[in-house]
Amino acid sequence: MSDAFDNWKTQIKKGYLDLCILLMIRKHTRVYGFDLLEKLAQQDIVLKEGTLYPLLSRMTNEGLLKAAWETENLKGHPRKFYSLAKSGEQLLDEMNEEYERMIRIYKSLN
Amino acid sequence: MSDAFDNWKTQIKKGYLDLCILLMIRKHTRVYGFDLLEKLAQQDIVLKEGTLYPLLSRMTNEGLLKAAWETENLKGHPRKFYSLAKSGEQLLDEMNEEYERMIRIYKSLN
DNA sequence: CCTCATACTTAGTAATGCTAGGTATAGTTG
DNA sequence: CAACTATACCTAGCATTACTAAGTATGAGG
Repeated sequence: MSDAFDNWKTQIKKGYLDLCILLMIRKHTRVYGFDLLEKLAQQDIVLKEGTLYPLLSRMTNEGLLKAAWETENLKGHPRKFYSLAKSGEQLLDEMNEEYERMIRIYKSLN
Repeated sequence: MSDAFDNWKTQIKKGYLDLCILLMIRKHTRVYGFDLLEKLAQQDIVLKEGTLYPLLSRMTNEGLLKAAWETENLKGHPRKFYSLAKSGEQLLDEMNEEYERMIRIYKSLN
C-alpha cells in the first residue's frame, strides 16, 4: 500500500503529461522520444521510457501527432520523430484554455 | 468512442478533485456532501453525486477526513459532516506545493 | 567479444472519475 | 393518507492513464 501522497502524485499527472508533451513538441517542432525524455527531465518532469513511449503511440494513433522514422542521414540508431498534426494543435488550444480555467479555480480556493 | 478532448477532461481531473475538495473543506471547516456539491458547482466544478460521495468515503477511510453523522438538532434529513483530519491538513500542504510546481512548469512551456 | 549507452516496445497493475443506477427521509399537495 | 418532489447518501461496474518491470536492437569503446 503506497503513501497517500505518492498515490496522488501519480493521479495528478493524468492528462497533465499529454498537455506538457504537446507543448514541448510544439516548442521544438520535431523531436524523437529519447530526446523528449531528456528535455522533459530538464524541466523537472521525470518519466520512465515505459511511460513516454506508449503515450506517444497513443497520441499518434489518435491522429494528434505525426510520426516518422528517420530515413535520411541514417547513421546511428534509428529514431522516430514526432511533430504536431493539425488536430493536435487544435486540441492543445482547447487544453490550454481548460487548464487555465482549472488554475484560476485552484487559486481562488487557496 | 468519446472525443479526445472529452476524454482528456476526465483524465485531467484526477487528483485535482481531491485537491479542490480538501481546499474547500478547509475553507468551510465543516460541511456535508450535498452542500459541498453546491459550493463546488458555484466555483464551476460540477460533479455528480456518484463522483463526490465515493471520493469522500475514500478520503475518510484513508484518515484524511473526519466524518460524523449529525446528531444534534436532528430535524430534516440526516447529514454526514466532513472536516479535515491532521493528516489531511498535512497532505494538503504537500499537494499545494506539488501543484504549484506543476503550474510553474506548465507556464514555462507555454 | 563483451559491455554500455542509446532508442524504442510491450504486458500487466493500480487507481480514479464517470455512468447509471439505487435507498431513505421529510415536506408538500390533492 | 397517498403520491410526488427535493434532499441526502450509497454502490457496482467501466474506461482510461501512469507506472513497474521487463524485453529487443543497434553502434561505440575497451
